[in-house]
Amino acid sequence: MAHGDSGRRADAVPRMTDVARAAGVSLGTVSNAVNHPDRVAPGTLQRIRRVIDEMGFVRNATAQSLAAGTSSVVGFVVLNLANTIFLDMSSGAQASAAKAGLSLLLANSDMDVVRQSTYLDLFAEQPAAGLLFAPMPHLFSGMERIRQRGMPVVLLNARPPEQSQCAVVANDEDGGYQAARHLIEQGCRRLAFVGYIDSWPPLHERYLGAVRAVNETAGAVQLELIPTREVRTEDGAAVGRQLVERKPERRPDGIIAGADLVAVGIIGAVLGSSDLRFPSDLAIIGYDDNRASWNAQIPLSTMAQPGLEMGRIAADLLLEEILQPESHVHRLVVLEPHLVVRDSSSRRPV
Amino acid sequence: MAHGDSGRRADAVPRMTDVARAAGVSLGTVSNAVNHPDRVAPGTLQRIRRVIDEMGFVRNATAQSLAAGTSSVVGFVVLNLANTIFLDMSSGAQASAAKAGLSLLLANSDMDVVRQSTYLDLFAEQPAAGLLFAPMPHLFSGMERIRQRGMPVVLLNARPPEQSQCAVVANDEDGGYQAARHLIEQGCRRLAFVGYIDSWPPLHERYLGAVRAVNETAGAVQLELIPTREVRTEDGAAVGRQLVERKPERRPDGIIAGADLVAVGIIGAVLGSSDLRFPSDLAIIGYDDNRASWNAQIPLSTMAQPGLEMGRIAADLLLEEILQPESHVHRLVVLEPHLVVRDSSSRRPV
DNA sequence: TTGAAAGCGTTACCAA
DNA sequence: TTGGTAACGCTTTCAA
Repeated sequence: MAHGDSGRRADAVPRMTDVARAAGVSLGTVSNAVNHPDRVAPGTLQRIRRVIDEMGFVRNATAQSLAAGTSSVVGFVVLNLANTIFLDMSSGAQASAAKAGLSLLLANSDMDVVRQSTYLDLFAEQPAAGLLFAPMPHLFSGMERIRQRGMPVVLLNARPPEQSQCAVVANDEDGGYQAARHLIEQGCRRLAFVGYIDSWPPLHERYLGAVRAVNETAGAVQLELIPTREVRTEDGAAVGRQLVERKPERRPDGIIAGADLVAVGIIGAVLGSSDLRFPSDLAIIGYDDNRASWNAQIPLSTMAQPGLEMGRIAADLLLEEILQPESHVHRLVVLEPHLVVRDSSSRRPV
Repeated sequence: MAHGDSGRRADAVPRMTDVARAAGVSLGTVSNAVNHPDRVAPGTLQRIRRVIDEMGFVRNATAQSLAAGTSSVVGFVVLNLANTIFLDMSSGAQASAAKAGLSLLLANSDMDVVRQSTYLDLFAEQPAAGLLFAPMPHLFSGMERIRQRGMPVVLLNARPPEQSQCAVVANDEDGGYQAARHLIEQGCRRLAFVGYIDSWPPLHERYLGAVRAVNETAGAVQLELIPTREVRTEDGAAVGRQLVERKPERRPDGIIAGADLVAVGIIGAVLGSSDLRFPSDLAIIGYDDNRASWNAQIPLSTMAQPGLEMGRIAADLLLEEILQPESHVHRLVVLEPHLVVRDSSSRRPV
């Protein structure tokens, strides 16, 4: 950044000192005028404010954070904004934060471990008032460093490793159960759960819920697990192609996809390479109610999560921890998902 | 969580001074070890680094920004993350920024003037290295204050009021033209453009492009403008209901929707309350290739914008302005949209 | 009610 | 190569 050329830049940015000089008062008084107007005589206040307007003074938040040791920013390190459930969370959080006069800044880790950890490091350095964190469900590394610095962190969509912090999650086990029950009620007898459950707790929970529903049928219904590498459309497409190859009697008649995009992939592959029909030959239900499942060729049934409310509650918990650290008690809030029936699973006219 | 219990919080956060003392060197040397390792003797460096690790020291970015007058954060105040075109822009921008070692933080104004201006104020106070800004197309107020502070701002999806800054836009006029041409080629003769064009330049441009395409037909094709209040699904639904009421000969046979969601609304309303068929009775094309047009009942043709590239280029322009302010020359980059044909407009088998 | 001055945790300069 | 020290722009005591 070249200096040299005369003052037409940063040099021209007025500081509080400049305001003070122009208003003929001291620095401290200007600071008070800005932060504690009640401590300043009405006349002085008015004069200072006029000068501030005239000079276009804007206080430097960096300096103010450093001096006061506070910040008006809340960060949200978020797994994947392309999944609208997370966008909903951010809307809810932003609404709550705004009420408290705080601004929400989003950091999209986009399912990338490196990016997630980079953003965590950023917020560890850049003191914010607090952090919302929707992590890779099995990877929290880096979060502890932030908490050690005294910065409150609330988890979204992941249970905390210990009970030493707040978290908001959806009941995935129950979601899996509901999804399976629904398919069973539609007449499905050979279910398959498609997804990546190994180190992805939410999906694992959903699978366990499906297992429970199937167990309740005392053998009348079977459940198969079809693992995928991740939960993207391509993973679903691969499964779809594989299903088409199977002999009819070995093919599931009801599929619970771990995520909407997986379902979209399955539907696309099956319709593209067979005469099988949804939902008559094969019923399918996704998970998340992701508005990005735009290219579903059949309106997709799904388990919807209350993203907006999750975000709102998480931000409220965070705010409480920021504002009343002594009286704050850590909580785990579990919200219920709900079934959304569309064409892909409904064998009865809706 | 009670406090009371002895220092295990903010008090415990180690500062450079603490590192210096523990390593038996001076403060300045630690700073050098962190920022200019080459200026420090290998042995000393190693010792300092060990101490840093042991103490879990993380440098305070607030203090560092204040002292150095720089920041490693780039902000992106973005119109509407629910429209995936903007999410694509953010991905492109984040990729470019990361290459330069900067972090991208998103502020979603969500089509709200107040929120947009709040976020602009935030970045005016909170000095960032630079700002990307996808504004309400007619509302830049607040941006000047930031630029006056010497902070570079690159506009996305909006032309700058003067040529005094960089911007990246898509060629909306041409997009409108292409969309109209496509419908005309499909055999449409009575076109309608649906959208909010009054103070929304991009949509106005698209409309003008459609006008140009129609004018080229020397009267063979007509174009009607159907204005809406905004460009949401509901606006489209209202138009759809109104179209159904019209006498067939007064009904358009080809619709250019100003945005995908508007098209989705129209399709839903028309299918829901008439026997009209897409695309045979009514062809329709949207704009943006928004992955959130999930509930389209017919795969939607659209004009896709190169969001990722727009974001990447915008960030590159910003970085250039940040890193080489003297040699930097402001530019307006115009990218071309491209036609994506799907079922909603294609009267020939694809 | 106001002013003066001591920080906040770094960076960057100049001497040593 | 290192140490000492003056900024950076603000907040916050403490006196006046």
